[in-house]
Amino acid sequence: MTRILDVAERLVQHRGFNGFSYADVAAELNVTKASLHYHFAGKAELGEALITRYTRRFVAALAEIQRLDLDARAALEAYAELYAEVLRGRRMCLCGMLAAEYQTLPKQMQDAVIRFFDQNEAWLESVLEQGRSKGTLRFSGSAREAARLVVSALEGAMLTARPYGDVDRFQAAATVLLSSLTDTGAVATHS
Amino acid sequence: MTRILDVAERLVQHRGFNGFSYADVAAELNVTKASLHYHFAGKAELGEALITRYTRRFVAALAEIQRLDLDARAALEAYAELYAEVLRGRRMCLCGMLAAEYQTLPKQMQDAVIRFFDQNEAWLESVLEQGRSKGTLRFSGSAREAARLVVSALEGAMLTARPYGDVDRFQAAATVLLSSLTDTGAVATHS
DNA sequence: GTCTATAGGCAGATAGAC
DNA sequence: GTCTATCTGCCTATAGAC
Repeated sequence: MTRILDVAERLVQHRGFNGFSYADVAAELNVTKASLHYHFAGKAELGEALITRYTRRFVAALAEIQRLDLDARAALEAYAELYAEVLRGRRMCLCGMLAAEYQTLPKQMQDAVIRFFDQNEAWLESVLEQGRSKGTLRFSGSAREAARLVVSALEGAMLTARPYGDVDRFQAAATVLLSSLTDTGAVATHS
Repeated sequence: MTRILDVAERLVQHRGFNGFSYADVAAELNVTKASLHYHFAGKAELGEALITRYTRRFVAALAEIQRLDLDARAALEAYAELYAEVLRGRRMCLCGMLAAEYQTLPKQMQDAVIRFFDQNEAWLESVLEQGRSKGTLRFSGSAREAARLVVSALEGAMLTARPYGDVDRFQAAATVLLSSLTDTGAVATHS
């Protein structure tokens, strides 16, 4: 059960939901396709289970960052590091991948993808709002809009780094992003 | 020929390269699959032609922006508007979509995707470098790294806006991004 | 729980007539 | 250039034995 999810998760993050099959999973586990159907009635159920588990783990990681009570800048760095770890495993974010394929997904998977992004956004909004009120962060617009930029930039940085097989591309984009939200601009402004 | 590319392009931007078939294109054009094979030997050739045409058009749009001789901020706004137009057509950037599916693409398509991003990056690097030297833009790191952030953020903003079917989500992220590259910070810093 | 066997459908692709 | 006809292979899924 867990091994099925592990293999399927890796395949989806690597090749996309429309780019893998029950046969791929079965071959890796040395079982037959039929036995997979015992655990997950269809591909839609398997896909939904993948998103649910992935989201649960991700939210737990966010709670752990919160527990450390870091300042906003460090919390955002830790958040970006979650993405970097995925990318180091040569994987795309599961829900970033599924966002690309969104229009072809069964309804229950679509809804689960939305929930993933909603929870990311809510967590980031809180971090950003606190950072701004304490003066450690600076951005225009609402914290919610800034949160959407952070998710967008990190998901996009993973997306565009993968063709190059270059984690440094991700790191560079993440660093410039965090600097742009952190720098006060006081030094450079009047030069 | 052009109509084949038009239909296939829309399908790929909507459903992904692994989410459409010759049968889909044929049905829309009221022809048979066999006649499509006359124009494009296989799916790989069709896909490569799609990327080539898309990149040519995109590069032409970049040249047009350059021709207008805008300041860096306005040039970046025009650049973001290219993405917004695609999104308004309920489409993902062709090459952003293909970046997600990159690992499953035939070699010639992979190479063409890389070329698209390389050209985007080079153009942005030039705009950003000029903007910084003239004092209208502000960012940390190299212009190349900042260019990668801009591509990442806009591609990611398209990616994450599509599940919500909400162009405003893209616009908000783009606005915060451009502000973060533009604001001098002088006003907010000392308050 | 896992197997064999099989169904029914769609994929990409080709041969050859018109 | 477009057609009909067909091929081979893979897909998701199910029935029923063990």
